[in-house]
This record gives sequence, C-alpha cells and structure tokens, in this order.
Amino acid sequence: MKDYNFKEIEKKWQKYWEDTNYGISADSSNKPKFYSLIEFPYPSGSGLHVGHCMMYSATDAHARMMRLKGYNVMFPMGWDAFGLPTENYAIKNKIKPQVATAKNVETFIRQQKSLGYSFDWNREINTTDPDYYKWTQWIFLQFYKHALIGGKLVEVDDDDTTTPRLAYRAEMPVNWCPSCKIILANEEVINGKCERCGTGSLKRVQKQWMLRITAYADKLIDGLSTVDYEEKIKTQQINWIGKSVGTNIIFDVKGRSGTIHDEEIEVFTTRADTLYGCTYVVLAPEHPLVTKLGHHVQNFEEVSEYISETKKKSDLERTELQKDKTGVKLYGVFAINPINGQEVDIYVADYVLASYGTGAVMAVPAHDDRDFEFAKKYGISTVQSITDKLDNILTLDKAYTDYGFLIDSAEFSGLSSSEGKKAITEKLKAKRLGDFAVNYKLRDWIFSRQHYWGEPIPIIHCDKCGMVPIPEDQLPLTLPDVENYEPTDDGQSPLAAITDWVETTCPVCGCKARRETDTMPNWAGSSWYFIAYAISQKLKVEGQKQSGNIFDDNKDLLDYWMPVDLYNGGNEHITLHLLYSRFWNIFLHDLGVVPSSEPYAKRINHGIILGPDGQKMSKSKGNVINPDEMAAQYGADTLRTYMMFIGPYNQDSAWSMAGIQGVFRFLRRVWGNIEKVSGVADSKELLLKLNQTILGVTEDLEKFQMNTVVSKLMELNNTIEKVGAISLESYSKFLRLLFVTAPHIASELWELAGLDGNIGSGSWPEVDSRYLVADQIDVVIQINGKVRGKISVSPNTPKESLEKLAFASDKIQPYLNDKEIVKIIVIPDKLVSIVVK
RNA sequence: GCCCGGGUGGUGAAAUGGUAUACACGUUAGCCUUAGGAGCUAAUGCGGGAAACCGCGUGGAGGUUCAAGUCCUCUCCCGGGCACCA
Repeated sequence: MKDYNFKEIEKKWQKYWEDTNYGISADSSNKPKFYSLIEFPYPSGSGLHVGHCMMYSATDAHARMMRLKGYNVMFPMGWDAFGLPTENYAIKNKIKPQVATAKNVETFIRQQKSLGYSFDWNREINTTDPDYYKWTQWIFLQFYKHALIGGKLVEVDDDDTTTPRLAYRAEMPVNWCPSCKIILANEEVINGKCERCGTGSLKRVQKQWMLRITAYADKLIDGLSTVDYEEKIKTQQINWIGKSVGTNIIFDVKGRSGTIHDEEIEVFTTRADTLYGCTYVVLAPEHPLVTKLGHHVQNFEEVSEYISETKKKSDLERTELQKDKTGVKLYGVFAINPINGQEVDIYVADYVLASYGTGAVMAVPAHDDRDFEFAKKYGISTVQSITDKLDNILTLDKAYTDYGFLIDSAEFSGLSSSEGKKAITEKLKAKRLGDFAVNYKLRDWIFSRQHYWGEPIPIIHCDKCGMVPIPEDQLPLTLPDVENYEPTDDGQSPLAAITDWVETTCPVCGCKARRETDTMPNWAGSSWYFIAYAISQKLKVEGQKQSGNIFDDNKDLLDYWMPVDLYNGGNEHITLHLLYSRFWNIFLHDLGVVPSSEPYAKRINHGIILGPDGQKMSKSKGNVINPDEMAAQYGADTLRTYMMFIGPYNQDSAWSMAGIQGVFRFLRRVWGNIEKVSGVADSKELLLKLNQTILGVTEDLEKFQMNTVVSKLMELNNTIEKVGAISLESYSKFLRLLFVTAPHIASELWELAGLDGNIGSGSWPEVDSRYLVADQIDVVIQINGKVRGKISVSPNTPKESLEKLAFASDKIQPYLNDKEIVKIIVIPDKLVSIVVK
C-alpha cells in the first residue's frame, strides 16, 4: 500500500470534477431542486479566511449529500465586491478598484478550488460587474417609481412630488469626520469615532437618498412567522424593527396671554393610561416648536444656548452620559393636558429623541423611570406628591412601571392599564385630541454614499423637470474611469469632480442637467444576489441587450429556484443584511417579479473560528491561520474535515493544531484500511455500526451538527479496524458517507477498491433497519434509581422475562435482603428499575 | 436595564427523561524503531481500595419523577445583541 499522498490525489480529483462539471446545476430537471445559499464573500486582499472554510466545508458536505440523495442542487458562489477597503486600497496604491477586485477574486477562486468545494461556477456573479449592477440600478428605480399605500404598491408619476416614494431624498443628519473631511457610513463609525483616523464623528445635515424600509416594517415582522429561522434571529429582527403600539396625544400650548393658536405639542406614548399623572411635557432639542415659540418663552436665550450645547455633543456623549439627564424649562409657556385641562410645564431635554415618535413626550414621573429621574433632578414634583398619588404603591426611589389599575383618573379610575389605554384614547379621539398610533425604532435606510466604488444612482437632476430617472433601457449607468478616488473636501463623491460625466442632458426636456453623484451603499448588491444566481447566465448573455425586465423574462427560472431552501451565514448579518435583503425581496414580490414573498425558507448561522489563543484572529495579534498553509501541510480533505469537527457549527471555536493533526491521523488510517476490504460476509457488529452511522450521519448533516458527523465516521472507522474486515458493499457505503467531508480521498479509495463508476454520481446509502438491532442488549438493573447490575438479553425480550432475569441476578441480591419491594418499572431493551423500602 | 445563547473530565466536546463523559486531543505504560513531534496496543472523571467494589460527580440551591446534564422554580458566572425608542 502506497503512502497517503494527498497532494497528488487532491489535484487529480479536482481536475476530474472540473472536467466533468461536478457541482454544475441544471436549470430544468425532473429531480427536485435544492437551493443552498452561503453568504457571498467580500473578496478582500488578504484572501480566504479559515472562517470561510468552516462555512464552505459544512455547506459543501450538505450539498454533496443532497446531490447523492437525488436533488438538483444549486450551490453558487459570487463576489460582493463593492466597498471601502478596495477603494482605500486603490487610493493608497494608485490601482484601479476594478483591477484590484479582479486580482482578489482570482485568488479567492484559486483557494476555493484547491479545497475542492463544489460550487456551481457557471453561476458566478460579481456585484461590480455592469451586467449585474444594471439590475441593482433597475431595482432602485422601481423603489423610486413606487409607493406603498395601505399595504399595496402603487406607481408614482414622474412629476408627483407628494406621494411618499419608496426611494426619496431627505435632509438627514450624517456622520461627518472633521479630520478626514468625509461623510462616514454608519459601519465606519466605531464607538462614535472615525474608523480610519479615530477622530470623534459629528452629526451634519446633508441631503441623502433614503429607502423607505419603515413602510415595510409590518411585512418584515409578519413574514418571520412563515420562515424557519432560529428564534434568536427572529427576536433580534423584531427588536431591531421595534414596533410599539400606543397613542398620539395633542397638548394645546398656552402662553402668558392665553392660548397660542396654531401651535400644539403632539406626543407619542405607549402608556395613555397614565395620562392623568402627566406632570410636564418634554420636547427634543431639535423639535421645530422650540424655535417657533420664540418670544413667548421668557428664558429663550438660555434655551437656545442649551440647544447649541446639545448640537456640539457627539452621539457618544449623548448616549454614554445617559444617566445624567439635562434639560431646560421653558418659562412663560404651558401645555394643556387634553384629558383634564390641567396646565403643565414644558421642558427641552436631550433625553428625548427627535428621531423617534413625534419628538416630544409627556412625562409621568410616577410611572416612567426616565421621567422619574429627570423630575427628581430638577425638583419638578415632589417625591411626596408622587407617593400620595400612588397610594403607597410607589417606593421612594423609583417609578412604578408595571401594569395595574388606574387611580385618580376621574371616570377611568379602577380600569386595568390596558382597558385604560383604550378608553382614554377613545375619549381623546372623540375630542380630536389624540388617536391610536404605531411607532417603529427602525429608521428609513440611508441609501447614499459619497464614495466612488459603488453603484451610481441612476437619477438626473434637471432645473426644469426636477429629479428624473434614467430611462430603464439606458441602464446600466456605468462608473466612469477616474484618476482620483479621494472624496472631495465638501463631502461630495469623487464622481462630482468628473465634469464630463456629471454634465448630461435631461431625458425629458433635453436641457442641460446634472447626474446624481452619490453611489449606493455596499448593502445594495447583496440585497438581491440570491435572485441573481437563478438567472445569472441571462445577466451575462443578454444583460446589455435586454430592453424589458430580466425578472419577468425569466419567470420560469425564478419560479423553479426560489425561494432559497437553506441560507447559511454569519451572526453579524442577522439584523442588517438579513433585514435589507428580505425588504428587497418582499418589495420585488409585491412588484410581481419574484414568486415568493420571503427569500429564505431556512437560515442557519455559523460561529467564528478564533485563533489558537482563543482570541479573534488578527494580523496584529499574530494568531491568523492561513488555509493555504494548512492545506499544504495536511491536505484539503483534512482541513475540510477538521473544520467540521472543530466544534458545534453555530458556536465559536478556537483553532487547535493538535485538533487538525488528529483529523489527519484519522484520514491516514482510513487510507490504510482499504486493506481490510474482503470477500467475507460482514460481521453483525459491523453491520450494526454501519447502519447506525448511515442513520446518524444523515440526521446530523440535515441538522448541521457537523462535529458529530465526523465523530460518527471515526467510530465506524474504529469498528472496521476492530473487526478487521469489511465487505466491498459495506465499504462503498462508508466511502459515500466519507465523500461529503473528505471527497478527494473517498473518490480515490472508491477507484482503488474497483467500485463501479464515480462515487459522486452514486446514491446516498440507505439504512437497512434489519441490522439496526444488536444480537444482545445490555439491560440495566436499578435499585432505588442507582445502577446495581446488568443483564445481557436478546432484543424484544418480554417485560415478564426481564423482570425474572433481573431478580435472578446475583448482583442485586444484597440490595433486596429484608427490603419491601414497592414498585417495579420495566422498560424493554433499556432497564428494570426496582424501588425498595 | 431588556432580549437571546451558554456553563459537563486535564482540553475541544457527546448524550429521543433511562448505564454521564461517545469522538478527538493530552497524559501514562508497553511494543516497534538507528531515531522520532511517526506507528501500534492498553489505561485514563474524582476520592478510597491490591482487587472485587464503594462513595461522589454535568456552575449553585430547591422541586417533580422509579429515574434529571435533560423538565420546573430561584440564583451565580460567561458570551452576544439592543439600549434614554417614551
């Protein structure tokens, strides 16, 4: 027997798979389809990370099983290639981002192929490819051309400026780095500081493109009940959307000389039942009413100063110092509590957020911790009066925020909190001073970036016609070649400096006009790539010629492939990417271009591979494991199998050199064990273990319990060694199981054993339940719950016999002497449990 | 503060309420070898004992059950997410 020469074997089979199109899926088939999606990588300059290998190894194993089980499996790969690191690299090294991307992609493909992953290379996509981003732009235009009214999509005319389009422009506070003089994406702000230079980022108001994801908030919540995601993912998404149901309440505003007409304060509350306890009203510093009240406010100077102080605070300061609430009372003006006509004070305080609800709240210190704290600090209501009101329910140091029954609330007293909310809101509604209202924490999605390396937003600004979408048959709007990728000083995209690109003519009136110079965020291309795989050949072949819409033209493909059956990815994408891409898919479904409302039927998350020191891998810590080096030392099969064996799939695991060494030993022993293949009939012990392994490995692969898949294969190999012989038929089953984790060695051994055809075109082994039962089974005898003996019996021995055999056992006699037998429980094939007194 | 995970040998970890510690690493002893960071065999939860065996053991305290790592109540610790969201 030759040595296990993994280098030679792996090269041979990788070529074979390439030559025979292993992994290439058909667009039509009489087999059932299975769409297995993994998050496509950002092709960074540092190449494949072992974390990628962990996800690829596990999903590749699963895909191989599904193929053997007779599915037409789509297991595609592509490149999420727009993004800042490439742009920064381009700036630094004076290399075109297009060139850098192509080089990185080449490296990724080489690495992936060298590990034998069975991706469908015919479907490769790249978000930076104009054939691809043509359709990213097309989808953007559909957002621009549509609005969601009453849950239904409606088309919006080009000159309509009032209907709320799903893509719109708005003045938005953005993160501004005063040192780099650029606008930062949220992802570039780490703990309130610029990722590049560490300077604290400031808020700056600028016109931004927005996607109205909030219009889809309810659909995004409701859709979760139809998909198979871990509970953790669902709750995280629901929390992120943050739906809260409550009441909007209108307080009239009164000055020294009576009611100030036309001015009112609208607050949002989830606790309308506590309205009688309202002692003051608070406005966010950014609330427009504050400046409007102007001369009515006696201490307006003090108030203005407070507001400008707030503006100077960074996000970090405003949130980190949350315990220390600040604010200013507006002297000379009052708000009228609409339920009882009571005058209450008005404050401005930055613990109230302009961006949530109405930017104003009613304060009920007795029933809200934040109001309580603020009231205590500014002596607004005495603690004594709160306790009086609450009939001693309240302890002196905190608000009573639980539900209960209303007191001191006129005709509403005695109602439960939930009854009270409803009754009070109904009364306000009748007086036209309030109504039921829903709010979301979710904000609309800031969809523009002032960078070069992204999809250009296909809009033209015309002085006469306003914003005009580029006609769809003129897409894609491609990125121009530029010399300089640096953002400009005033926070504009580098595209703004390319005059001959910016200057264009209006598609409507033909006048001189300017192109939009912002680009899309790198979440854009990844929000529909799972759809693109199904039609990827069409993107390449017809992308430029297509005049209609590629989705409608290829409805049959989308109907066949969608939705994704299994989506595999990282925990870091549970909120943003998963939410964004669900949003796009639901929108496209509403538009009628994709068949299913939800894009992913099932989602599985993987953990992170940590360095050998248990720390997150990083160059600076020097604990980075390079997959190329590992594959060179131990082979692709060992690396793949170890990546599955390293620990529970959805849990973080630390790399271990001893661990990969152990897996290598396993494969080398498997290699040698081909000598145990014989013409002799299999022992019952081997048949039992083999069938247990088929059953267990199948179940574990389906559940992505990859570590036990490997341990079960090891157990079977141990049994082969122990028994010393295995029939060719049984061996072929073992190899097919092994094929999913270590496909190269399994293919080679298949050939060496002289088995027919190729292992990959066979079928998944079936369990023969005749062999699942052992000849003899150990049945445990328990006395008072403790194991005191064992009897070896044949399976299905009747209860009565088991009981007799148990009492006949010498082992247990000492425990029965002089004891009264209270109870006997017999579980066939398991145990006899005797209770004595 | 709120919402998720998770605490099991020396280590990574297994266990449809039914023999806790499979599998792997490590360790120890022996074999083989010129040699081994190679291979093979055996042992390996802790305490006691020459052994048979006994006692104790899944973060802690209770509970349900003939039987609990697993179910229930309370509690401690670790990791992650959200966080002044009214």
